[in-house]
Amino acid sequence: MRIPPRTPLGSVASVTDKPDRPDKPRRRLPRSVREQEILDAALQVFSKRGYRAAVVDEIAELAGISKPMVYLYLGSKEGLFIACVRRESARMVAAFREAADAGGAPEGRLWAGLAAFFRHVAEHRDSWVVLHRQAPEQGEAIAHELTAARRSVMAEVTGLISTGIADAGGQVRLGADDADFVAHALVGAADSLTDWMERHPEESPEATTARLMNVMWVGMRNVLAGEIWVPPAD
Amino acid sequence: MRIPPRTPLGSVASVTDKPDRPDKPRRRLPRSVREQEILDAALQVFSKRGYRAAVVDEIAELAGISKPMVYLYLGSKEGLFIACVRRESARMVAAFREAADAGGAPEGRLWAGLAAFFRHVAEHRDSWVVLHRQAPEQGEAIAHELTAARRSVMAEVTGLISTGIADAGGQVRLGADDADFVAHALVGAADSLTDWMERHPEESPEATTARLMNVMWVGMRNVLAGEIWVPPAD
Amino acid sequence: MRIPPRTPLGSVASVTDKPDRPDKPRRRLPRSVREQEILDAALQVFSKRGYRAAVVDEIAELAGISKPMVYLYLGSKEGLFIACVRRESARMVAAFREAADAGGAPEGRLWAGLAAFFRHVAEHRDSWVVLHRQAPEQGEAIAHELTAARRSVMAEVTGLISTGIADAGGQVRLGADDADFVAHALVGAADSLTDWMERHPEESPEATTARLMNVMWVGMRNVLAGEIWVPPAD
Amino acid sequence: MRIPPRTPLGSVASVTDKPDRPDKPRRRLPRSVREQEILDAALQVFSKRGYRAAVVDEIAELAGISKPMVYLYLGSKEGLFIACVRRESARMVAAFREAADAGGAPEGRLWAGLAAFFRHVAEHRDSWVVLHRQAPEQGEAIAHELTAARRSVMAEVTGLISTGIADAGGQVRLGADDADFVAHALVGAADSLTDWMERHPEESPEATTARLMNVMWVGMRNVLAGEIWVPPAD
DNA sequence: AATGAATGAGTATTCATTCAT
DNA sequence: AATGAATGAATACTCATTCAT
Repeated sequence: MRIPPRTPLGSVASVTDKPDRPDKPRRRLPRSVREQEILDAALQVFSKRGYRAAVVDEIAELAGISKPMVYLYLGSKEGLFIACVRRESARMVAAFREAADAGGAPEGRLWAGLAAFFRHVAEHRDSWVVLHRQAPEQGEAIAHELTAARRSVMAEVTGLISTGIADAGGQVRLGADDADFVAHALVGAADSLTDWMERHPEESPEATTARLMNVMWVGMRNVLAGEIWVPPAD
Repeated sequence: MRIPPRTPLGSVASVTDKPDRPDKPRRRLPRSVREQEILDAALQVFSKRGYRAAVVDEIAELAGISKPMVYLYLGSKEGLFIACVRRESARMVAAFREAADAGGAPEGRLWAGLAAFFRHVAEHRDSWVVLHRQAPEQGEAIAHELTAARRSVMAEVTGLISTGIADAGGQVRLGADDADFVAHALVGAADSLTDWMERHPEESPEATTARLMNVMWVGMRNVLAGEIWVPPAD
Repeated sequence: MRIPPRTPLGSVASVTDKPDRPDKPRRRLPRSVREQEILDAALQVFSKRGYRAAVVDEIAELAGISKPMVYLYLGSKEGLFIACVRRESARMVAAFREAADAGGAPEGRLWAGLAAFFRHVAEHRDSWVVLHRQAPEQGEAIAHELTAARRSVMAEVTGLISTGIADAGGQVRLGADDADFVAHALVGAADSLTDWMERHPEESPEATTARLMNVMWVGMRNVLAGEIWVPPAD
Repeated sequence: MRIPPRTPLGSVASVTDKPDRPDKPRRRLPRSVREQEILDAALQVFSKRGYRAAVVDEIAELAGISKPMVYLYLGSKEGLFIACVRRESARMVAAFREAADAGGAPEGRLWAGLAAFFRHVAEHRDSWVVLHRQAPEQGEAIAHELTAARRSVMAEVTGLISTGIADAGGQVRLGADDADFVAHALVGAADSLTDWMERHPEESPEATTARLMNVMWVGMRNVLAGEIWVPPAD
């Protein structure tokens, strides 16, 4: 009579005490809405863990539904990821292009596009992480999709650079290849600077853009103007 | 253009060192050698698949040993990855610093360092991929190690930028914060350009470096000289 | 004389409940039921092999399900073992206490409790073996759980001994410490006698209890009455 | 130059830093001595972890030798365990018998034997744990060996009880079966009391023995004298 | 007599995916 | 439309045991 029984006398209750059937009634939502909710959840999880480490259970739970629903709607983990990538890629390009199109002159377009990029990433970090921070080779289809997504961002930038270069004129002739090079440099710099921004929340996306323009665009302009840097004679 | 695994001495394996030894009698190596071979194999696999998707069996097989040896020597998959990261990080920093130290004037140091970087990445793509293309949050220890490795590369670059800026003088004063910003931009650009280089094998690391210097360093120099870019009035 | 697994209701499975259902279509049971079946299987395997040597596959197979179900419901081998220990401990204490409470006078309570113990062990040998025949130090959590389980049995016995002693009165005063000592002796004796019983199936649990009472309780009574044994002068 | 290099410039040392060959020179010992040292180590480890959870590496390390030596001398983990059991069993029986033989009259022999038992267990807890606290069924040979060891202890006790009973005479006739029963009770009680002793270090082995004699032997004596306890009429 | 190097055969645990309702 | 129940197929990690020196 010293130690109280762990379970009522004589009964032997389930040790884990999970009910057979939880009483939380599920919402009925139209397919299109559900699908977006699932993608929202997936985005978070894929962004946090990466494709491989992401677990479908977690996505389903975060979306507030059961796992079979995820499979019913998106087919497979891979399908889920690809859908995610497509949506986020489209969003990103849309944001970029929209801003650029409102930017006026070529230089203004580049500025507006980059600013939009930094704004978008600041607001949708997950999006950027899912698109650009995945480990390589997670399967044919995924690699293909990621390549496409990244290429589409790169294409936007390359386009702006090209027109910017053409507009700036200058003595030096730069070709498509150079634009591609600069676009790579610019996108890479921007990618890396998203990390910098995280540690400098006081810096607005516009301020960051201005800094970057000063470093890279001023260089471009002067190179076009003939100020070519050559390595020191060894 | 796969790079053969490096020997423990850090040099690229000589061409005479063909892996055509008969299948089994390669056993019985001293610990220090085996260990490096395992790290060589791990580097390849982690680089190809990413941490999560990498399978220890594959690493063991590639190293030509059985799985238990991997665990005996490196403790765990995580330990293996961390050891990999440490070794590659040290190699990368060493290559970078060694080159910079031989570079003479500040501007020359920056040039030499960057050139060394591109050379190193061209020769050791796996190394760079393992250090900079992992999905986020694969566990506390790994995240910590990767952060440290990346920081150490960034620190090298920041150092060169700082002295470069100080040396260039000019009307505009730039602080430590600016050097950090530029370092981020530079490292990001360089990262992205490793992809560009893969598609432009005709371009030597030095040529790539020159291009990058023209885009970014010329910009820096002119900004220091007072040519500040400001966003167009909205 | 293997005992068939018990149903979740705690009673011994009725004889009509033959396991001759066809092999596979037994699936789709509610969680609470499956859980108990898993514990039934685990009890058998842990009892037969001990914690370490028990293999989860075997438990799953015996329970007629796949391994992931075991992990889904009980979390881990350790969790499985602990759940087992808790259930069996509760059952054992319940059996003991129920019987004692029906035993009338203190001496009768002790008798009834011990008889219930031997009855319970005879019917549920696995239960006793899992609780009392595990190798030491199989991990913090397990050691803790086993200690708790064993303590709870010991506490029951100590309680009965104490009231029995108090009731018997006598010239010699015995304290709580003495009750504890006797309880240890009694439980140990009973434990050991479960082996004896296995080799003497003709002896009913009640007969065994009577024998034990004669050896131990008669001694107690006479000690209380002043018949103290002292070691021979050396 | 901000972050000190993790390894000397340019070198890429082993990450685990375990030397290929430790410089601790091993002692040369004659086989018989080595064997005992190994058994000492094995005893500790088996006692601490149980047969299954014990790891041969740990035993070898504790014995200060390499694993192959263990196998060279004892053949296998099972052989090691069995050798352990045999040695400890023999020691225990020897201690018991020696003491009993010096005990004089039958009652004195029982007393002396039990006292020796408690003394032995107090001093050699590992021994007792290895012999009596192993999980069941760790393989045919082991089960057989443990049974033999336990039987040999039991036999000693049964012998003393028998002569004690015969000596005490009395009205009631007790047979070999009764002695066996009492021996089981006594050994079980003693086993359990080894735990009690651990928590009562102030109690000497002799004092513990006296307590036990009072509980059990006084009972025996009175039963022999005709004071038979019968269960209360239900 | 003694050991560092090496492995075959497990074993716990996880996870994407499907089924029955 | 939605879910609880269920699993095949990995995958990290361990350990008793042996080989070559």
